[in-house]
Amino acid sequence: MGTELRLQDYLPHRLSVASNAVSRLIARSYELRFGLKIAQWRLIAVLADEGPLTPQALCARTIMDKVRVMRAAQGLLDRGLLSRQPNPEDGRSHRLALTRSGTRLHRDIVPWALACEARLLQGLTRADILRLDTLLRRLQKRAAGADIVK
Amino acid sequence: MGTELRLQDYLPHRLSVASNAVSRLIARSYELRFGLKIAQWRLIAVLADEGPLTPQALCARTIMDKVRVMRAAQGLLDRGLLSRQPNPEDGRSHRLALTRSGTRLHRDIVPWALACEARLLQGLTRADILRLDTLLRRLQKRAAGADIVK
DNA sequence: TATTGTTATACTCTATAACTATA
DNA sequence: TATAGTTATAGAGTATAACAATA
Repeated sequence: MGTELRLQDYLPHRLSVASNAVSRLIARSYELRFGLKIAQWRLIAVLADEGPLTPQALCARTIMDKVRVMRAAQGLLDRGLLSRQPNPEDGRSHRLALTRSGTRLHRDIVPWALACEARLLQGLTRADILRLDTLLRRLQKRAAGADIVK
Repeated sequence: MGTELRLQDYLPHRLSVASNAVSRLIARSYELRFGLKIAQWRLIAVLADEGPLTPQALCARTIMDKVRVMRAAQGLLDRGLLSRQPNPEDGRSHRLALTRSGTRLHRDIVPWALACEARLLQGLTRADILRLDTLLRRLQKRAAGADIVK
């Protein structure tokens, strides 16, 4: 029976601590340089990549719930970075789209975001990075899998 | 100039999403089975491993700030899982220690916590797990390194 | 004056539920 | 009735500041 457990070696703790350190760094930088919250950046990144989407689709793409997507979108709408487009197929819904200034902002952010990621990953081999990505996806999938532990 | 960026391939996002999925699963389980918050579990784990510590030492060990440690400790004190010991060396300070029931609770949690971790890591090789741990530590260190990106 | 513990405050993230308007 | 969007509320995590007691 392994009854030893050191917190600093416990994976859920490691993951949380690492994620928090990275998120904090990123969040501060986004705030300072672009006046954006991470949730807002997520919307911009997805919309720039995929074009106009409904709030619901944005929830799925960004892995955020409706409330958080709404709040993030509202801030961007207020700043004129997003606009609403009516959805002819369903009167209940609409699509959110980047405005010109939203697109411009996205273009400003991307190089910086990539450089930021590169610095975090500096010193790692291509193989390491791929492995990390794979392992994180796997953890996410298993955790989202639900009733692993009850 | 790489101007492509897919959110789902962006490391800070991957890390955040994976961490959140794991944390949510763990948090629910701790709550259901032991009535503990993650922050409280961290205190218990560290105190069981290292013996009585000051709140300040607990901040360092758990990577949580004073406020969070205080809130977590208060809940455990209220439930009689922790007790305060005066610190003869410094009248300003005191040490927090597990009570008998705190120690008992810890003994109940550990096997479950290890099983939980094992299920999350199921299917991964020993080498994968070590690699993941190393990579997470590295990310944490680089992110905590501070002014990587301003 | 600096530090330890403590309390207060606030904002973000996360979660839930309820409400509206369409379907 | 069901769904999409919206609003309200609340708990937990995170951060900052201020205060009291002690060093």
